[in-house]
Amino acid sequence: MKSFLFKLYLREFITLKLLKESSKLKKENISKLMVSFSDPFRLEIIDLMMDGEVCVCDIMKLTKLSQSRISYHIKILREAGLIADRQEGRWVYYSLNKESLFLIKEWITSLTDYSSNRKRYCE
Amino acid sequence: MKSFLFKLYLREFITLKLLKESSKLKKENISKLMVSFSDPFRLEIIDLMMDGEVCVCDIMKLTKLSQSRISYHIKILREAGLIADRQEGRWVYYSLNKESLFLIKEWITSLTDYSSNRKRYCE
DNA sequence: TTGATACATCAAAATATTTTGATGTATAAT
DNA sequence: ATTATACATCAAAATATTTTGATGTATCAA
Repeated sequence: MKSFLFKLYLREFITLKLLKESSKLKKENISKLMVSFSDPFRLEIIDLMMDGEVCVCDIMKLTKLSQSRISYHIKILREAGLIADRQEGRWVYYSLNKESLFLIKEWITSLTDYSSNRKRYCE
Repeated sequence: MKSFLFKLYLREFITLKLLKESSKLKKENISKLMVSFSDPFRLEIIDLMMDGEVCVCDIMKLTKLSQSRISYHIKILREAGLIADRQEGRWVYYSLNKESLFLIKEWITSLTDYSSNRKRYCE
């Protein structure tokens, strides 16, 4: 039987596929990505990943969060498609998925670029 | 006595001032901005604002959300510094604050631009 | 093959967010 | 003055997220 992490890998693959579908972010995906950014501890974890891959044990040392708490947040990030994982022996290395970062950036850009300043007058 | 909306205006002014402080987003502000993006109904409201200003009554017509529910979400958006308001008679017109959108974009860009691909090897 | 490590997952508890319905305040029209 | 409209705010209820502690699974080393 395959590694229990294989299922995770598969799930992530599917998430990413959906994310890229028609090369546009869907509202549900945007929401998920934004949710993953919305917790201060997840932002800390994301910060750590900016220096490259980290494993849960790295995050434990660097943040003093409990292991299961980290796993929980990692799961949110993973299911949003924001991070990738790579297993090596007993360790799982997590890193930022630049492609989804790029998609978010595109979405925010569309907000800034296309939003109108048109004024509205009721009555 | 000043309009009860004056207090709101003042609060928003202060929020924005903090946001721009040292022209860098602080983690707490990022988190607030991201929280404001993390709800599907707020995304809908943001979507409406892309066409220009809207009042709560516009949002009511266009989304079928209740008035107090909209006010609640507006408050989240306002306190994150994501939207600006302008009162005119009985109406309050809300619009996207492009400056904070720009700051978020910068932050995301820093994530994509500066995150390293360095691999980590435990043991 | 046993024990230790790295991590996921689960269920219950703790906590936070969201919704609802009621009430309050300012503005404007009659 | 009175009434209607636009919106904010509040407290309670509903719902969702997060944390904790325990347990499970895979991998590796002795």
